[in-house]
Amino acid sequence: MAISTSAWQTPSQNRLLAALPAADFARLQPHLELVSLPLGWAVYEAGGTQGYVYFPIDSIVSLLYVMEDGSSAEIAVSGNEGLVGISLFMGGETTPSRAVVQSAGHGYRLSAAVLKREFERGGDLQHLLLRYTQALITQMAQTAVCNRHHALEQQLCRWLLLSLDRLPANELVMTQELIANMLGVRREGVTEAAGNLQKARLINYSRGHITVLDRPKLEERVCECYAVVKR
Amino acid sequence: MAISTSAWQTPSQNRLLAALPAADFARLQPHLELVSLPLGWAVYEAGGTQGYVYFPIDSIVSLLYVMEDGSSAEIAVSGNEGLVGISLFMGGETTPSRAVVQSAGHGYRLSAAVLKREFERGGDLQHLLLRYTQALITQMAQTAVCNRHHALEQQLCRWLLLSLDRLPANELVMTQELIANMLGVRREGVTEAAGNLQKARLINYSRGHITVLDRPKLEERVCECYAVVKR
DNA sequence: GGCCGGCTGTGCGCTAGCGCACACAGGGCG
DNA sequence: CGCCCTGTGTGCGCTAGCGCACAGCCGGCC
Repeated sequence: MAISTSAWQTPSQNRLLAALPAADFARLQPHLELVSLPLGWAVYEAGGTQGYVYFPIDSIVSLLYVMEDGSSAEIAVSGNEGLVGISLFMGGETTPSRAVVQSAGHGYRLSAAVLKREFERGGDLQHLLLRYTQALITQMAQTAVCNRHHALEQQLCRWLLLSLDRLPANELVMTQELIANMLGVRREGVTEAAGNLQKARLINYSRGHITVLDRPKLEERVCECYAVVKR
Repeated sequence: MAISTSAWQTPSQNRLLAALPAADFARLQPHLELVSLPLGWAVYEAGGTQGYVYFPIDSIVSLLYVMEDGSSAEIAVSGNEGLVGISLFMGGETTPSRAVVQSAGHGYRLSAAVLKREFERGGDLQHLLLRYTQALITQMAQTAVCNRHHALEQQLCRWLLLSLDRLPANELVMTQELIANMLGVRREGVTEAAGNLQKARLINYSRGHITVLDRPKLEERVCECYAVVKR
């Protein structure tokens, strides 16, 4: 999975890494490995142990919660603003959720041991990680309430916008089936909601490729949850 | 709000405090103040700053998320197994959620400054708090998925059991209206679900007082979410 | 003791979303 | 070129939960 570094991908494309003081970053850098994160790859499974944390740079990773009967729901998303694998420094050996690459791209990985060691030093790295965790918690809470109270179409808008924020382009590769999994709803429901958005010329949908045509209008339809998470 | 200490209430009734090594606890103890937590009191409001964290001993505190239109949902619960106010050491100055006393009782409070200072030392206190936070995250995720996929009656069972676990008795004081707020559903929905449980002789409901009659049967009806959170 | 206010039960009609089944379409691959 | 497989559109009937309205009912307070 590890690939050679190249000029156009640097750790500083991850905003969490970029926010580190130079000294902290310098200690980390020798251990950062650029890896490719292919679509659909499970960064980690529920209940499994993790050897690495991942700092996405141009990819998106979904934290999914899968139930016994197979039904699932996304509880949070990470992109280049954060990292995947918080449970490593939070102290639980395992996580109850699953992390799946939602949009292919790259990221830097760091071995669990190094991260733990640095985290234990306290200081800025620790503060940043904790602050990010706090943001993740907010996102989860918002998702929970959104699930409960908002219509599918609004949730779809939120989801599209959140994904878009983490990508350079205004196109994303994602089937309706998968979106349905993320949102924890029926695929047909997504078809219908997406159909409405398409009729209204807000998006264009074609066999797994979504292009956002009119982002401002999309933002009009979204629920408050989006703004809060974005904050 | 501060009241005098008495023989039958000690900090060790909070399991988080009890789990601290003697030395850590000794440093904290002079700053712990026993306070009474009256039903319905908002420990903190969304967006507000907190001067204290609270370690419940015989009370329950709900973390609620309230939306612009007033609709709300409980995202997690704390009892004597944890503390209220994690955002204090997580680094966000404010929290997006609201914390409300769901079952009256007592707790120990600790000033923000002291907690932060101790947290920064690293060590066992920090580890414990982070581990608890991780557990809270799990709880939130489970709640989110449960909201999405499970029937109201199952959620009610889960909620009752989670509350019961945190109380000494098998009775709780809580109107259906409030439960509806917590679960983010209609009050009538709760009336109906509770009515079913009452017909089946699992609980007894009377004007804000719920008595659990048959806990094993209740556990049969609950969804998997309960077991996972309890873990 | 009687009034009043908060809590609970019930009964509508309504809608979003579910589960299922199937029709269609595009595109890759033999 | 045609087949097949994956992704998308659509059309049912069904149910849980919503919103609203109103009827009892207990318990406290004047």
